[in-house]
Formats: sequence, C-alpha cells, structure tokens
Amino acid sequence: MAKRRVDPDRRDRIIEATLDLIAAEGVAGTSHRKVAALADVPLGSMTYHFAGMDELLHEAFTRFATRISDRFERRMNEASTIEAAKDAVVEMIMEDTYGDRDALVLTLELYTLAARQAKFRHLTHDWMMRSRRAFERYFDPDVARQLDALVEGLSIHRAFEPRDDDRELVSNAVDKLLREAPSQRAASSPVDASITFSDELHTTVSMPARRLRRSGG
Amino acid sequence: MAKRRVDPDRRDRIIEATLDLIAAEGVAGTSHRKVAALADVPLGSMTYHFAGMDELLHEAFTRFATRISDRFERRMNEASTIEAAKDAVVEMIMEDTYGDRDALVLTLELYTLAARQAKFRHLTHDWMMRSRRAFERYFDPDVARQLDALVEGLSIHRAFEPRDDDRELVSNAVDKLLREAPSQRAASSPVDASITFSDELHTTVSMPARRLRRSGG
DNA sequence: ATTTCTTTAGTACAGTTGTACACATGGCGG
DNA sequence: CCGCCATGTGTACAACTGTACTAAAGAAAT
Repeated sequence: MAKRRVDPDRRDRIIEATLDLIAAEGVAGTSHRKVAALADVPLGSMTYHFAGMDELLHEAFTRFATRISDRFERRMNEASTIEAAKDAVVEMIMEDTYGDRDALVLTLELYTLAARQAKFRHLTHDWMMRSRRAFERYFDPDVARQLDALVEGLSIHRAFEPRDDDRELVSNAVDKLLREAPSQRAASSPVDASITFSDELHTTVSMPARRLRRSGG
Repeated sequence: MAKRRVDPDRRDRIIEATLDLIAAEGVAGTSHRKVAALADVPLGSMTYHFAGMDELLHEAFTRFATRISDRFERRMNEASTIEAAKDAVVEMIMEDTYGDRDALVLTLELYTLAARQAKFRHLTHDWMMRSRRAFERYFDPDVARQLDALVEGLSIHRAFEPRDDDRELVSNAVDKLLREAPSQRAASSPVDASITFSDELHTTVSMPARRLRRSGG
C-alpha cells in the first residue's frame, strides 16, 4: 500500500475503527494498538490525533450517540399522524431498535461507562433527551417519558430473548401507555426547542492533540 | 495480621471482593492482583481457587444475579393482593430498583458481558426469567413481560436522571400496563414451576482449580 | 530555494496484566 | 511417629498496555 503523505480522513477512520472495535471487544478490549491496526494507521497517529484514550472514547461515543439519535429522529419525523408514530415505535422495537447486535453492545458499553464515570454521563443524558424530544412531537411529555422507558426495556430484553411472534405483545404495551394521558398532572415544562449534543464543550474539533501538549495551551 | 493456615471462607471473600471491585472499576479494571489485595489474600490464591479470570467473573456474577433475584422474589411474595403487588412494583422502581449505584453498574456490566460473550448469556437469561416468574404470581404472563420491560427501562433512565417528584408518572405507567390484559392472545405457556440458576453446570463447587489443572481430569 | 510548521512514523520505556510453577506448611490417616 | 497431600505462598515470565519522544517527510510560506 502506497504511503499516504496527507490523509485528511485519518481522524474519522480512527473513530470509526474505534467504534467497530468496541462493538467487537468492548471498551475493555480496546487499545491504541488494536485500533491503529484496524484503521491501518501507525501507532503514533493515535497520540497525535487524540490526547489520550479517554478523548478517543469520548469522541467515538459522541459520534455513535449522534448517529443513533439522528436515525431515531428521522424515523419519528417521517410519521405524519399519531397512529403512524405509534406504528413507528412498535416497528423500531420489533425490527432493530438499536440497529443490530453491535449497536446494542455499544449502547450498553456507553451506559456502563456513563454509570461509572461522570465525564461520560452527559453523553447518555443528551441522548436520552433527544429521543424524548422526538417522542414529544406527538405525545404528552409524561407519556413520552414512559414510552421512552418502555422502548428501552423491551429492546434490551428482546435482545437477550429474541422472539418474532411477540409483535402483538409489544404493540399492546405501547397502546396501553398511549391510551389515556395522565390526568392529575398538567403537561409540565414545555421545553425550549431542540437540544444539540454538547460536543463543542470538550477538546474541540480536529486540533491535534500533540500540538496542544507541546505548546502547553 | 496473623497467618491463617486454614481459611474456609477464602473463596467466598474473593468472590465478594470481586463484586466490589467490578462495581468500583468495572470488569475492565478488575485484575487478579487488585482482587487479591482487596480480599487480603496472596496472588497465588487467585489461580488456586479459580481456573482463570472467566471463571471468577462467572461465579461473581452468578452470586450477584442470585442475590438480586432473591430480593426481588421476596419483595414480590410479601404482597398478598394485586394492589399490594402493584405498589411493590412502583416502590421498587422509585426507591432503588437495583439497590444502589453499585448494583446498577454491576447490572450493566453483566448485561454488556452477556451481550458480547455467549458464555455469560445464560446468567442474564435465567435472571430475567426469575423476575418474570415472580411477576407472574400476580399478573398475566404477557403483562408480566411488559411490566418487566417497563421496570427495566424506567430504572435505567431514572438512574441517569434521578427525580424524586415523578412517583405519579411511574405509578401511572404501571397502572396503564395493568389496566386491561391483552384480549386477543390467550395466556400462553403456563410454565413449569420454579427455575433455578444453572450454576451446577459450570466448573462446580469448591474443587480447587489447580488440582484440576494438575491431574488433568 | 530556504526556512517554518504540520503531519506522519517508528520506537523506547515503565508499568500492569494473567498465568504457571516451585516451594512451604500444617492437618490427618496410617 | 511418619509420610502423604490438600492447601497456601511468593515469584518469575512473557505479553501487552498507554504514552512520550526523536526523526523524517512533505506542504506552505517567504
């Protein structure tokens, strides 16, 4: 393979390789060397483009969460009626939810990381909020929250015990949650517009890590 | 500290220390050496009592899942009416669900491990089944499954966004799932009695690992 | 053309890991 | 009492880790 002297996609390729590796071997089994091998870059590129393992993980998970959220929002927005939205929810639980086994693993890995290290918690939080907002396009905020939880639970449980004949059960559960909105509580806090991932708050875009280290600021 | 020549609780202490360590630093950060230090046993004891890291993890998670399931079952069984059972469900979601942050982390770690390695999957599966059976004591099997998923989802989401003012929302969700049983589907598969953890299928009790290695049988 | 700087590459280092194994120790059956 | 053997211990080893650092190589600017 020819030497590529300038390779603008390097960073991207590294991030993608990282996600693949985490899906395959978990955060635990992910190392600079393995990622480098998978992305076909020398080991040195790792520390050049990313200040450390944590930054790499953070960026990889940001990309993953954004990707899933985008897909989720797109699907919800495609529906034009409440009935269509409801069908979309059932469909997502049934067919994939997290896309595939890789996505489930990545999701669980991210949750675990967030549960342990506060540093990663905002990623999970933003992600949760985005899907809830998507639900709120059609449903009452409280119902959106209930629905979000149901989707989460059913998806995880279905992943460990896949069944293809339980569409009725899933659909029925969604129906019941939608049937009537909670009456005692008013629709609280009519949130302000869209929430974007707070990516820009952290060691921002494509400023190579080494230069930062060298010049000291 | 005096040398203990015979220490019958060693294995137990090691397993407990392993759980503590996983909760604190994750499966990734768990090593023979750290566990040994925490349990106050020499490094050699690790390989003497357990054939390898996987066996240690497996036994630790078996104990954890059993403990959670026991608690869960006990709580459900304490209820004598459906109403009480429903209250118990709400209570569990609200107050702890997984007991504490440690338990949540352990749960997520186990899920992740199971999602990746088939070897650990039966643990998660048995666990899920036990809690579902507990629900089935009071509720229709399908509803039990829906409820189980709701509890899972709400617990996880609440862990990342703790609120104390959402009891009404939680209670309302449970109510809705209970309100009416699914009509089209008959109550399927009236499962046979209790399911116990299949612990005995794997490298059974307290036969020291080294002897197995040595004598080769 | 020569200097300046970003990017790429290779390698070295100190630390940690899982596991094996040789040795010590004491309880117990004979 | 002896000797066997389950149990407990310390250490060594090879493999792997994250990260830093020296060079080189080309791009951009002068």
